[in-house]
This record gives sequence, structure tokens and C-alpha cells, in this order.
Amino acid sequence: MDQKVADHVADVLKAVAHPVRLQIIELLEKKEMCVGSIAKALGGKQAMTSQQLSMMKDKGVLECRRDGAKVYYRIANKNVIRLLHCIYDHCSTRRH
Amino acid sequence: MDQKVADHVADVLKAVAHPVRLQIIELLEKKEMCVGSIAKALGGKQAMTSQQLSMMKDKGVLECRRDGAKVYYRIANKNVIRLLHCIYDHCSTRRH
DNA sequence: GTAACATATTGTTATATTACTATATAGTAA
DNA sequence: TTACTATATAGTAATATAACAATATGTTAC
Repeated sequence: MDQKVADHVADVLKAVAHPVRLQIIELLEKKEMCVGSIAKALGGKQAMTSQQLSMMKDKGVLECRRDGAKVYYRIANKNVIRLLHCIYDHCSTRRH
Repeated sequence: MDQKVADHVADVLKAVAHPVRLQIIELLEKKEMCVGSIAKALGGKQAMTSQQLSMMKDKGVLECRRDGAKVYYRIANKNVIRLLHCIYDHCSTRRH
């Protein structure tokens, strides 16, 4: 793994390495959702939720589509889901 | 996923979400190595390498054993390797 | 056009991470 | 003991991330 690849991989990981962002991804695993619904579901502020979403979109973790006034976000790549499941496994087999 | 689990998962992810730490893990995938060899292999300073290693040990990603003056680090859990391979896949299928 | 709603952006402050240097500890060999 | 090698820790400054509030943009309905 050369420096460039390592940087890119680290970037993707950093994009999901946050409690709220993990919970957003978990929500979107079931179905796409608009910003307001996500914020409401997680009890977060609109502005912060929008920031988290746009950050993950920039890193290629999420994609979105606009439908009227609403913007629906979804998981961009099923590898993200596989990734998360690996982590769940890791954490559950190592719980102290 | 409740708050506590999300915090823990995010912690593990943050532990590996760094270019140098990813490269360390890649090295250790093949075999355990001592601190000096890891530092030399990656062209890093001893102190920094030691910090990265001890950080990953704290988060449960690595384990170590002392053999005389040397301390050998290894990957603590094969889920970490599965995790990394998921990320490689993710990145290689999404390379711009 | 205006009002109301949905989302995005900007600016600011607090906190965390990083990279680095110097120093401390642990083990080995003489 | 001393000298040497290997690793860990402490202190610091630069940078990045986080959380928050305020404001701006985009869309719909009227």
C-alpha cells in the first residue's frame, strides 16, 4: 500500500469513525432518508446533520438525490456495509 | 446501535484511520515485528512509531509481547484484517 | 412577488489529534 | 557498576475536528 492509497483509505475510515455518522449509516442501511428525517431520528440539529451528511458524501460514503425541497441520502457502496459489519463483529468478539 | 456501542466502534475505527497506522497493520498482517523493525520498514521515527503502536494496543487492535529488549507487536484480531480488506475493496471499486 | 419549509454554508470556539523533541525506562553485555 | 540498545513517555506547538449558532440558499405554495 503506497502513501497515496493509505491516505485515501484513512480518509474513508475517518469519514465513518464518528458515533453519529455510524448511526446515520446504520439508518441508511435500511432505506434512503431525507436530511430532516435523519436529524429527527437521531435527535440531532438540522445543521449538524447536514454537515455530517455532506462530509460523508464528499468522501464517497454516501450519495444523494434531490426530490423537490428534500434531499435523500443513501449509502453509496455496499462495501461500506460490509465494512461496518466487520467492525460490529470485531467489537462484539472483543467486548470487555 | 446504542450510543455506547457507537462510541466504541468509532474508537476502533479511529485507531486505524491513519495512513501510517494502516501501513503498520499491513506489515503486521504478514508476521509480528518489533518496534525498531516497523519504524525502519516505514521510514518513521522510533518515538512516533512506538506511540502509534501503543495507541492501537490500547484500542484492542494490536497485542504485543516482550522478548528481551525487544517488543513484538501483532494484530490482535483477524476481524481487523477482514476490516482492512473490506476497505481495500471499497477504495479500489471507487477509485476516481 | 411573499411566506413557509428544507437544506446548506459560514463563522466561531472548544477540543482532539498530530508531529516533533527531549527524556525516561527496560533490558543486555561487559 | 558502565555502556549500549530497544522501547516508552512527557512536553509542546501546529493542525484538524467537533459542536454550535446564525445566516444563506433552494423549493414549494400561495
